[in-house]
Amino acid sequence: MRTHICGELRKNHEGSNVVLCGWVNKRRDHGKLIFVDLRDFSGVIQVVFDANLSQASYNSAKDLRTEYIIEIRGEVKVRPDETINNDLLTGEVEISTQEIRILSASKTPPFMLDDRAKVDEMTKLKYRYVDLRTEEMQSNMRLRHEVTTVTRQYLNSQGFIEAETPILAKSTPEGARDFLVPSRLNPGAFYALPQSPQLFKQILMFSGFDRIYQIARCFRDEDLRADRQPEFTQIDLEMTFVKVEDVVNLVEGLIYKVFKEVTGEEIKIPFVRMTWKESQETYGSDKPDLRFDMKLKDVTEISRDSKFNIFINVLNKKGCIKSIVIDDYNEFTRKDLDDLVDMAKKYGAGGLIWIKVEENQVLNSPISKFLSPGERENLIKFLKLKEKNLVLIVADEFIKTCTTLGAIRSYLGSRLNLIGEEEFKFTWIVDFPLFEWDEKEKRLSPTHHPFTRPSDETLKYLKSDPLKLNSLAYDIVLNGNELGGGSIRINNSELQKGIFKLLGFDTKRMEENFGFLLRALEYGAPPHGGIALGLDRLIMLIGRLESIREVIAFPKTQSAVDIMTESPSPVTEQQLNEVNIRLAKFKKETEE
RNA sequence: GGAGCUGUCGUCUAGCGGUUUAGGACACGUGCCUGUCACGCACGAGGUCGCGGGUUCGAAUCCCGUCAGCUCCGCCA
Repeated sequence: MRTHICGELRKNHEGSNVVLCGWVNKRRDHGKLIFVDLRDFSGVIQVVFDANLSQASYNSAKDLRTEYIIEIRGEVKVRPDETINNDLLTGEVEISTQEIRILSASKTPPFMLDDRAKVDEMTKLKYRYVDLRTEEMQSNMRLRHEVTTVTRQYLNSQGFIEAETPILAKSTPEGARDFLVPSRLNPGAFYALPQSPQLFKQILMFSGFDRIYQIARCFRDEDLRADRQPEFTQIDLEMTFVKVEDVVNLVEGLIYKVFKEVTGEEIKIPFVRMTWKESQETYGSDKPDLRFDMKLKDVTEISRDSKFNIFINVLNKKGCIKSIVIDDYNEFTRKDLDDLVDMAKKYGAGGLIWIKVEENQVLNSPISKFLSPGERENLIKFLKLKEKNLVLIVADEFIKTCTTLGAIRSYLGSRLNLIGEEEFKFTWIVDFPLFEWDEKEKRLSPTHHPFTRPSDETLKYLKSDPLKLNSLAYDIVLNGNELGGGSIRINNSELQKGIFKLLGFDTKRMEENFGFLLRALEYGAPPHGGIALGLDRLIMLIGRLESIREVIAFPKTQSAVDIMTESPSPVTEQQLNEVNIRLAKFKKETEE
């Protein structure tokens, strides 16, 4: 249909007769002369309709409106010097139009494409086809394509093959809530959409495919966040005969390549690496934002002799006391401090203590009267306190103290503008505990997943003290975001059974849920490991965007609704019958 | 399951108990305009202030409920 695309035309096309197709970005009517900015995926070019040149096309141009789709035939002309538009890549030329055809009319769009940033999220999602025309979304989608392209190129070059695995998969316990799909041919039975292709990847390793990857769509029926959608995409890969080091190196190579090719930036590799324990101790998080410092300082030891009840209780329970120091307490009103205390409670800690360092090293705090002179001196010396400093202290059990202060640290990071927005700070977190204690369910739960191999050094605690087991798992963290995680997997049936047992599976349930895996492990399973990277998050971070909705063509709202298609939606009685489902009366209906 | 923020012409917003007949900007419609590119000028149309209830002489404005969007906690092997 067309001979050129809008964005490509330059001075050297002068005199060419071209046919262009695109959207009317803007029409400027000057009476006998009409300018139209014609837009396609490649850019914008000015098209001129001159009544003296072609009365017919000029007349048609009168009817043009924003977002009409047209085809024009005309000649590329170099613009007179004084009318060159330097804001436009095609600004040195314009098309003198001889013929025009309206290919598709358009209603007035629900919002103007050039002020997308201000438009309400709901409006944009309802008219996503309009939103996707904006420069921002066009560029986000292109960015996404570039990242996946480089990923494929890189992994292909490293001996990987791309393999697909079922979307209609088996529901497995553990982990996120499954999306279920009823089976018509097997009444009463359900498939589950995969939370990740994890077990299929592993079994492909058992099958002798040395390295496989997949740009994998994953489904988890959990609540949404700015960086969490019910369906999302992972760069999911698995390799045989590897150690942690091998996977880490490979991923560093991949990330390096992606940044180099996509943004031109040379990311520093290898990435910083720290253990899970270290990360909790110093940043109060398993996904620390290393773009700013503000480390957590442990004051448990110097508080040993404290007379302060809360401290005494925590110390008796083998908890810990940690602090962060802020330069200037004048940044915080009394209300701000109260809010910080509330925040600490929200994150599960008993509370938060603040101490202001006033003139002559006088410590002003709600707990001043409980602090002995010795304690004060210790704090000042140990935390190297200076006048105007503000100390925040949390005392509770280890993990609560860490995560609470960690959350406050990351809040302060943005609140006090400590974050260098331009930076990309990667880190690996390693040596995760294999299990966590689930207080609600009163049982062990896997920190990573139940197929993760315990480290050789801690394997001896398997029977005696499973909470002491460390895993061969690793997370990759970028600017405080969990970008991905992986592990070396168990390749031994007995060990796998042992882990399931610790997780509370009896033989029967083990067989029902994971029989296929245990059997597969008995027919020769090589050592293997892999990782999954959150593709949407990676692209969001590269694009410096606030939400993964910005890098997904058709995302869902926080209540998991696609506003454009109005999905999910009810289905007919017949459809339900065919899959042997009868709806229970749900709350909303019964209340009416 | 919970907390917070938001909801006013198509869009972005002003108004936060009484000269409000709800104002503006952009968009939109009509007309004029031969060098604009955030075109300009003139005129015009467009809103049951998310929805329901209450308080009040009087509610966009205050209160309660509800719905929706967003952010967060829980949840996310």
